[in-house]
Amino acid sequence: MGKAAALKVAGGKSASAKRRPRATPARPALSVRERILEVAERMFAEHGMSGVGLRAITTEANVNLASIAYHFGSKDGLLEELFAQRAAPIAQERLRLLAECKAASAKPKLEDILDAFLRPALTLGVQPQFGGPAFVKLRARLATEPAATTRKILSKAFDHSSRKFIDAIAEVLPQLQRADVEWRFYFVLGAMFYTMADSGRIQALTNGRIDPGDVKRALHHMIPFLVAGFRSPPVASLHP
Amino acid sequence: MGKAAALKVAGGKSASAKRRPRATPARPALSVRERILEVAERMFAEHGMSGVGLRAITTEANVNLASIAYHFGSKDGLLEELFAQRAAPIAQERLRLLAECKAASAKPKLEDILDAFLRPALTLGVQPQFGGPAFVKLRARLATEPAATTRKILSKAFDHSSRKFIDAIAEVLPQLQRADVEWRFYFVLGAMFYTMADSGRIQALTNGRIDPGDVKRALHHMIPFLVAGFRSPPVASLHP
DNA sequence: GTCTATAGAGCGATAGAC
DNA sequence: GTCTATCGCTCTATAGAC
Repeated sequence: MGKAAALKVAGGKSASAKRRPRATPARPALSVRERILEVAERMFAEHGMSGVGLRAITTEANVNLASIAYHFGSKDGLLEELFAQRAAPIAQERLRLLAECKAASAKPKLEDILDAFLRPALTLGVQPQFGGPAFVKLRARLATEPAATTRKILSKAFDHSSRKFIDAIAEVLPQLQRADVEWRFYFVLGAMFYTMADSGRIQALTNGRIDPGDVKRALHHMIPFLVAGFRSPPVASLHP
Repeated sequence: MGKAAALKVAGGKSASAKRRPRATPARPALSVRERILEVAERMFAEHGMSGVGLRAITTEANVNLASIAYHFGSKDGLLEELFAQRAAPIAQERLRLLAECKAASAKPKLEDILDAFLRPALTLGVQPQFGGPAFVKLRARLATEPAATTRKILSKAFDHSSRKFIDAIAEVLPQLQRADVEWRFYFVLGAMFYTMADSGRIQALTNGRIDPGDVKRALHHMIPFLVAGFRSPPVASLHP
């Protein structure tokens, strides 16, 4: 369990060992490492961390069972690596868009701030050809896990940027107390994660009319809803 | 390590072998069945369905491994039983409160409708002395699981009452198209489940100032937020 | 109804040949 | 770097004694 997490992080023979993608840029002949990451992402998302074994992953990825230990040290190491690779771009893009908001106006619009927060989370995983959308779902799954290890991974990946967003929202809504902003931000997270989880509940309730997997439409409805919530009058504080 | 942890703790020989509860009504000497349900609820909530084995449950409950098969048939049977027992009262209480709203006024207030929906989910599990709060968390965990079996269980337990609430909300917000109501109801579910999951994220982000486990305060903030979201202008429909 | 014992498979991790 | 083989353990489910 506690063993070394990273034995050898950057595989890659030498820098330029095979450079012949030709006319098929879609399948660049994934390395063992990449194949494992891609399959693990999809399977962790679908079945949860404890719902899928290393055997299932390696079989599906057509690699040897031992290669996970070799490349990632352990199952937890694999998850950490996966997160390290996927989460950073999301947090970065969020902060980049937030900076753009602030550059455009001294007092940015709340909808733009929320868009900057939500869009990268819901769309950034989707562009890679395969395995991408799975990360969205995986995050949502981990978001409801009480396990301390996953909490730490999430904290490390997203705390910094999320705090910046709370600050930014508090700045454009000076009439709200900090606690009000924080509670309301919490509801943003709830709507976001539930959309990301794509649990099938709302399809069941609406005979398939609502599809949270339709990201464009989801944001289109979500942002005005949340903005209105944020703009509602401050809630009188409840004495304990 | 592997040896039997519990050889014989709760015998229970014949039906009335020891009837002296005296001044401790809190522990009514649970049956094997009840002990299993109580422990399983807590452990499923904490570690997820696939994160906890029958051995862990039976050891913790001080019952024999085989007794789960005897009483519930299988692990899934145990989950179903657990849900059958806990979910029905929640759905019932929701509908009772909704009926109360409608009885009080021809056009009930939206906040009362949302309160009727949210309060039973967040509070009803809490009153039993032990194991109660765990069901709240368990529901939240299952809500993000893609497994077909858990989806079916959730559907069976909650679809009917949830549809009634969508109808009721649509009735008091006639300016909204059905799809708008449905999307917004979806965000209600998100905020609710995330609060129920008590994932620790918001504590991490706010240095512990916000505690979603404080149900009274959670509803106090959640309902005005959601009401404002629902009351925001209809969203222009997006053509596909 | 409660127990022991076990089947039969899968688990994560690792040693060591190549 | 990739493989086979395996260790030691856990998994769910069941057969059958009491």
